[in-house]
Amino acid sequence: MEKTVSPVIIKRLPRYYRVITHLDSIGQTKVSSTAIAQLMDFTASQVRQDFCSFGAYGQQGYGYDVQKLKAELENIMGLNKMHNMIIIGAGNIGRAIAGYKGFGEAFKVCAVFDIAPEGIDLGEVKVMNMSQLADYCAANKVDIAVIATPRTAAAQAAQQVVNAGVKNIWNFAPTELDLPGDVLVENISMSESLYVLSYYMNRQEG
Amino acid sequence: MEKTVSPVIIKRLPRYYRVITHLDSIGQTKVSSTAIAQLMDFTASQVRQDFCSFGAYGQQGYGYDVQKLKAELENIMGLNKMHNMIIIGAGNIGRAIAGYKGFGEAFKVCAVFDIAPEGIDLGEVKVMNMSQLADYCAANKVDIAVIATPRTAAAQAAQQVVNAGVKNIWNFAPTELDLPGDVLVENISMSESLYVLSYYMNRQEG
DNA sequence: TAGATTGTTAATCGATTAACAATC
DNA sequence: TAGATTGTTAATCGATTAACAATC
Repeated sequence: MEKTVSPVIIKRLPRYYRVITHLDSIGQTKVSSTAIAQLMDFTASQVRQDFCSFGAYGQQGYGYDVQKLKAELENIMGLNKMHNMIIIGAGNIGRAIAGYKGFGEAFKVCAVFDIAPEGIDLGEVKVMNMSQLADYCAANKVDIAVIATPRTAAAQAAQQVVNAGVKNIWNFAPTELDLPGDVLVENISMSESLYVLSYYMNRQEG
Repeated sequence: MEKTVSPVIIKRLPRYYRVITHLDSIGQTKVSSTAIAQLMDFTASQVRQDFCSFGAYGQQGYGYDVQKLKAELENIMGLNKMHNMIIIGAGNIGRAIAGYKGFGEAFKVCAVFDIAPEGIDLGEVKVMNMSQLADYCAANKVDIAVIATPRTAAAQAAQQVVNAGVKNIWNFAPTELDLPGDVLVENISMSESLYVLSYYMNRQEG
């Protein structure tokens, strides 16, 4: 029924959400597309187009109700549902994600897996051996697996996770994962981001 | 002299580089735009357009020389120059970046700063108090400052870093930094990436 | 009601793809 | 030379912006 929304719009949703959450936190109750646009360096047109592609939450002559818009964005992105996450790899990055507080209420790190979990203590979060992965996933609802292994181990880790029945992967390893079409993969590449910065630094000088 | 290249092309450069580096590592010496396109899910046309926007490194009738292309990409992104980095914030994320091995030879973490550095040992990398930041930057060449503080401390940290003369910022804090126009900022937002994944998960079910 | 601001269509702009002449 | 494949122009497609009627 719903038409597919372009990926470029989807990538903007978290930024809208951040702005709206901020407005809500300072007690603002209404906001216009023009005001949102100013805060985000967009045009007001684009803001209205974007919201319209999901079915328009504003009121002509008034603007957008901040709380309603916030709730709608949460609903669109599924931030009103709990997502159980497991992390594969208890190295620096795995630990950083396990300890990160900024994801909000909708995401919970339930367990971390490593090939050598002995002696690693992450406080509240249990650290288990990779050999226990399948059993754990069978016994617990796992919505998202985070790949936080070294590059060389990522493909195999992803395969194990998929075999264990997890359908959504958040990949921090700098490699393209080749997985079945029904598995969702979202990549986050630190190197790519750094290289983009490096490009612009270099451009300035040249 | 050089015309500005669109940001969407710049974002693709690190991915080209990854593919070319891989081809080089397996000993391949030439590659066609068609082959690159296949590896990256692009069209051959786009590959040629992208390279052409920097000034075309191929040879008609032959293709692209892998080593030459790799060298050109390194040159474009500045990966053949050493970049000294400092990290602000010695929490989980700061430590993860300090310990990350995947950036390549062109980037070196020289120091980490924190408001409470006592007792934090990051091996080779020195951890210093924020009060030493200005002096350190005056005495050492610092190319990039990484903001790895909590969200609430990010704006101030960025300001201090800019005051100390650093012109390039890699920001891991989930907040927009408002800085002078001559400061380059590259944001990397974990939450935004996670929320995009969450959106698509949610879409499937609905 | 009058003013404001959305929702949405139409116009513009930019990015991607197709095509093919140039040339190795 | 003949075949292959680029470099680059032209055509298409999609995303952004402008405009304005609808309406709160």
